[in-house]
Amino acid sequence: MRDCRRPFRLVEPERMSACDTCIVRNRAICAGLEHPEITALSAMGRRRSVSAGEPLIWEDDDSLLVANVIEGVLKLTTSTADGREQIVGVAYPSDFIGRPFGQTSAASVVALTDARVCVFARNDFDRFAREHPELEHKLLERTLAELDRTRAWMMPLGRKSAPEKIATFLLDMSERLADNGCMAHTGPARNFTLPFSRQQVADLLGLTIETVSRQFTKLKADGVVALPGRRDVEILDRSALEMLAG
Amino acid sequence: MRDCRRPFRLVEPERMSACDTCIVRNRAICAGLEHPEITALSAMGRRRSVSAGEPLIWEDDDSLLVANVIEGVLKLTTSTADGREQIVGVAYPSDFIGRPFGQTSAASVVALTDARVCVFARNDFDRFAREHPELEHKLLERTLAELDRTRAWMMPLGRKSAPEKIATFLLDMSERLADNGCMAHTGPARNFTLPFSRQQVADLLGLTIETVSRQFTKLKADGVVALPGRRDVEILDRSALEMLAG
DNA sequence: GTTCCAGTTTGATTTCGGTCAAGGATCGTA
DNA sequence: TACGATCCTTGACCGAAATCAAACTGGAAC
Repeated sequence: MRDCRRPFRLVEPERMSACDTCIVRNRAICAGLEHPEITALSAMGRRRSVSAGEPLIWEDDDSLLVANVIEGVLKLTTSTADGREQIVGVAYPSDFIGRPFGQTSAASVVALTDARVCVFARNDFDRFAREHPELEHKLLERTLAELDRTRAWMMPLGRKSAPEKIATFLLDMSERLADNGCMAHTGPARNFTLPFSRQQVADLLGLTIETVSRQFTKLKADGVVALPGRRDVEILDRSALEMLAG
Repeated sequence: MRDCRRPFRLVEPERMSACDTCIVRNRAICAGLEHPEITALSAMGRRRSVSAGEPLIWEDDDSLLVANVIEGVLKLTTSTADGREQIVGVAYPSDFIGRPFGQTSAASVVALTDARVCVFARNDFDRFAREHPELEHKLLERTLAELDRTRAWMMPLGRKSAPEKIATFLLDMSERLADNGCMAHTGPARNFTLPFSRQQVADLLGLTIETVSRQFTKLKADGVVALPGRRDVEILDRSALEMLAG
């Protein structure tokens, strides 16, 4: 992840905060906030590390905290009583997680990789957001984009076959895992490392781990992708993948 | 749909607008706006009727308009090139539709029943919203709730069996089609009329029309529901339905 | 009433993806 | 480098839902 802070600016020492050196400072919802607002927000929040597999928010629990993702990848999931799981969202650096303005969280949030987040007590954040329309606007834009993305994902889930799901997933990953720093778009990645285990890919696509494995093997056998490591993907024939995605 | 306007208030005749008699005035995002804001908003919008089956917004088209639903039910859908369809959302009276702050619409919007909507040019609406934080806040709350609802629907789509999907669907309909006027909650409806054909239920659940039909027939045979008309449902054994929903 | 027709139901058959079971690869740790 | 645990792959088989096909139903128009 490329660092893309604004050019360094001198600030009075007592106003120096973690935000000034935050690597997602210009991409997260706090972008655009200036002193003294950023100082006030910074005072409310604290940084936290979450190791891979560790939960941050529990489904149906009281919504007590919200956060910005600084580093790492987290999954949002819902589960049934008998243990079936569906991944309903994935949060990358600069993404916002948690449920502001609501009593309960509809999904669990669990780190997929070691992650760092910038957490806020939800009621503090709610109050601050209501007093800062620019922040609320950023949050609205982000929420609308996430809603679009979530709806777009319902098509593969409900209507696509296993091969189509896998191809759609790989193309999606190739775009989201492209270097999304501050430089000009570099286009979709040809090589990338999935933040998911096979089981997690299955939970994202509504398949079983065996079916996911078989589809990966098939793509490799057909020369569409190379799989140099358990989680590494190299796209050898993008147009074939696009055809398969339907 | 019960009328639930605020108590009648005298206003100067020249300020009288359609909003003053709007049946969703207190539930849509315009709730809370007072004169002269409501007058300004009203001047930007116009009412439109959409008959059942008629489209209002096309997928991937430029996002030119947004709207409040006044009356009727509309579906939001995405389609593949080969004609498969997935319903990704359903809009009821007082719901907001369209994609503000974005260039293109991610889903088509088509009326399921005859409907009336209050439409705005998107760029007019965007400008007005940015100048009225209270309106943006309402839109944010609504978008967050819709995101929760959409994510919750991914579990049935990806992980549930056909009988579970149908049971989940009927329970959901029973709640959303309950009298949602201004009176105290009356609880889920026991009798209701679906705004969907069998094919549309299939498009919502990621099933085929035949499977939907068979599942309905089974529920009737088992005495869980009665089906007095093509689209009419009476829930005879709610706890059985809840068991089946998983 | 009769006809027409879209929408729905029912039946027969197929197939895709799930389930069950076993074996293999990879990684962290000692 | 050996061990163990976890994750992944592969195979055999099964079953739920899709597909293909045909018959039925209930309004709308005449």
